[in-house]
Amino acid sequence: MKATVVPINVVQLKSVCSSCSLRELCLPMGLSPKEVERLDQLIYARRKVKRGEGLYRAGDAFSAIYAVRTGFFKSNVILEDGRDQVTGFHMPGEIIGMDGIGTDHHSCNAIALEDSDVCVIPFSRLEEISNEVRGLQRQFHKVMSREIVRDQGVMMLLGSMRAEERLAAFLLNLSQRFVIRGYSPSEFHLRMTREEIGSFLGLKLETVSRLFSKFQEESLIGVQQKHIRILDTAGLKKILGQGG
Amino acid sequence: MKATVVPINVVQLKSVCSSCSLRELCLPMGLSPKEVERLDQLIYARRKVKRGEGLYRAGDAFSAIYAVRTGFFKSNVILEDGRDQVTGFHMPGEIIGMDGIGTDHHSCNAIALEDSDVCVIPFSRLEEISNEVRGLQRQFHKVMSREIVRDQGVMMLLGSMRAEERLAAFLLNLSQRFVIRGYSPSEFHLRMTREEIGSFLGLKLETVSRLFSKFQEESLIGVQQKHIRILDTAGLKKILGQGG
DNA sequence: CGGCCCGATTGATCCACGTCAATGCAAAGG
DNA sequence: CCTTTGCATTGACGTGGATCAATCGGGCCG
Repeated sequence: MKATVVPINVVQLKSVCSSCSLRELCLPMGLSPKEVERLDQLIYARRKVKRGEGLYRAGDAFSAIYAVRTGFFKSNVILEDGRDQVTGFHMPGEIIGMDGIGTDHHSCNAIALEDSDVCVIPFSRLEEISNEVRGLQRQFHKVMSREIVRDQGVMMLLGSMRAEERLAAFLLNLSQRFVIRGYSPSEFHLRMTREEIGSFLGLKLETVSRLFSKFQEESLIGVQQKHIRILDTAGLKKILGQGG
Repeated sequence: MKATVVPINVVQLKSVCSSCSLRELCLPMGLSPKEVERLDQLIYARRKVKRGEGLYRAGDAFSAIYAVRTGFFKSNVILEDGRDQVTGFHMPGEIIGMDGIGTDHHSCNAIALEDSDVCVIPFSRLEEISNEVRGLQRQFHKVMSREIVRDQGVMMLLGSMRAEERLAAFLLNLSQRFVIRGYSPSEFHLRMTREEIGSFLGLKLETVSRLFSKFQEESLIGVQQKHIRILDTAGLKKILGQGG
């Protein structure tokens, strides 16, 4: 037990949950230091995914869920006739892949929108360890439940909001998620295309583009390609709740 | 330990999972008889909900999930401005209330569309027992995951299908769920109004009504108020995948 | 540095669905 | 029995967002 620390160990140390900068957003959220140590035993594999590649695809056998460490993902479902629905965008600290638990096969694709890096969480080991670590069990259930609630929000958006409201809600949601991660809430880079935003929001890419221009004219935001500045949060919030 | 069985006990016996006719659709799905016996210890309370009443409301403290025994529920979310989005319809054997786990408060309303009856599943006891009964833990995770996958399907529907396709998908989905429960797949009674169908599908009630009439003219279905007969399943399936 | 290519923008037109409004119809209750 | 009440149906008309099409612009590679 000598305190010999070679560089490679430092790297390994930095990659466990207990020393991960995302631990308060991710699966370990709210766990005691002891509990997080148990998680460290579970999560040892990383996986890099290059921009445009899939972390998993619909139909793949399910074996693990994933925590996004760095990068950005979209998930989507593709129908036989080629129609493609983006069902979510995922940033560091978020857990993806839970769609596979029910049938042992993934039901959607998870595709990296930039070079990314995930922690692989082998699912059967997660179930084992969560039997011993009550906090972990509870936390995992919360993560799944929040995904269900998020989906309800998207249904609300798609089912009863006008195009303007959808985009405003989308921007405010991104902004909020960025600020939690320590990035600017008012200035960020969109990783997805107009078409992907449109697919997620149930709109065509031209409509998305026109709305960005409109919001810019109204000085609600500044847009330059994928670079967004939010100039008037209150104004965007006011758009929500106008219409239906 | 005398084998004295008084009527009241018979009633109690019939209401545990191990003798419930829904056990192969519900939480006990796939569990061994021994495992189901453990579930029996967990689920003892029933609750009746009259038509129009809420089982729970958005904001209510979360303490249990529920298995629908008899009747029919909708769940919905209501925005401050009064807009109301129906997020699902629930029939016997389905589990509801999982939206509350993440925040300890329910995020949507669950409202009975006819006089109904649910099994109350105290959530912290479910977590305890699922530590001992591995099959139960796994099954509960599957139930949550399937809810996530169902929600993805609704997003697909709302985000990229035309009105006709949405209604066809809705009818086919109901039909499928009825047949699993031993009812006719081709003839059933809608428990919800045109407005509720419209809210779920992201359409106005007039559009729903017109589409019912159109499908009837095309001999795909027979409609008489809330009574539906499906005359041409293949025809309805063909409507799916036309459009976008 | 110059050309290419993919995505974004913008305009003109169309149409699916929403809106507004009248009428129908069945179940409930006096 | 007739009235009431709450859906459901149907029609006429309006519009938000889709579609089709042209142009623009930035990043990348030779």
